[in-house]
Amino acid sequence: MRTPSSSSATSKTPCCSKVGIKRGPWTPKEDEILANYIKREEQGNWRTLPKSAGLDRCGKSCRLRWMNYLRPCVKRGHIAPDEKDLILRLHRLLGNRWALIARRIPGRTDNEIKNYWNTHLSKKLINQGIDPRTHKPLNPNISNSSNLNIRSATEKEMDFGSRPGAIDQNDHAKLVGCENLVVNNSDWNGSNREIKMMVQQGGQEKEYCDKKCEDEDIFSSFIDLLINDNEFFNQDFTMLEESSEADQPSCWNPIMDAFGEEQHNLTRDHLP
DNA sequence: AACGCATACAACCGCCAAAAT
DNA sequence: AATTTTGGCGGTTGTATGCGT
Repeated sequence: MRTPSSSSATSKTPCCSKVGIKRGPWTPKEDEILANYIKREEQGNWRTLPKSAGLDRCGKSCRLRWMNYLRPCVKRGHIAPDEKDLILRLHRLLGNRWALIARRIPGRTDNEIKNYWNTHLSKKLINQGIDPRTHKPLNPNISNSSNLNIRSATEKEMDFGSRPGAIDQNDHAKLVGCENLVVNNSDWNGSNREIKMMVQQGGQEKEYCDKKCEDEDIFSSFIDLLINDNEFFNQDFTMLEESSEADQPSCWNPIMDAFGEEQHNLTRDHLP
């Protein structure tokens, strides 16, 4: 909704160097031209698309309009209660990774979820005395986990299977904590997804893994496991914002190795 | 009816990683 | 290998709309 004149405050070069290019709200006619062009010619190169399609817009604007509004799979409209619940759970797990959250909610875009969070859910949490960023009580006297490294006491039993990479080649271990679910802010969509889990085995608690998860499917399975577990969400676990390589013992077994071999094991069936 | 404030959301921005050259 | 281009992200903002006075 910005007008060309409203962006003059910035000293940096705008994304579209072409002066006088149209900005602001899209008209139905422009929508029609863009949608028809993409239907006809496929998406192609966003930079050259406007000219080919006959639109006086920059490629970035076209891409945004298509992704957030025109794509046939975009649902839009009222956010259902189950979607709201899912957004809350995912945000607690993933933080402001809107694109990552959106991928797990069919038909919703990152922009829509971000807007919904900022206008509805964030305020709702504040009214409930919960910090929307950390999902912890705003009043520090109530919170018992001011230490970012505090570990949860969840008592989940998971079948890690007897396979290379699984702890001590035993079949069962209790998931007693999960932290570092989000570690590397700069490369979340790249190969630096990292998960640290605490397990209990034979009366002893130990770190099970703290490794990169380079496989999207494996990581997705792990997220599914957590977001579908009400008990897990009802207790106090903490995500770390940062973690340095130096903090990570190199000998930890990558849980992803185990998950990678038997992803089908990652279901609620394996929770008590 | 007119005004001002609050809210919702579409669209913009800069930044950065990946891909292309 | 270095540089440029492109696509995608999260944060932010401007404007339309709703609501209360």
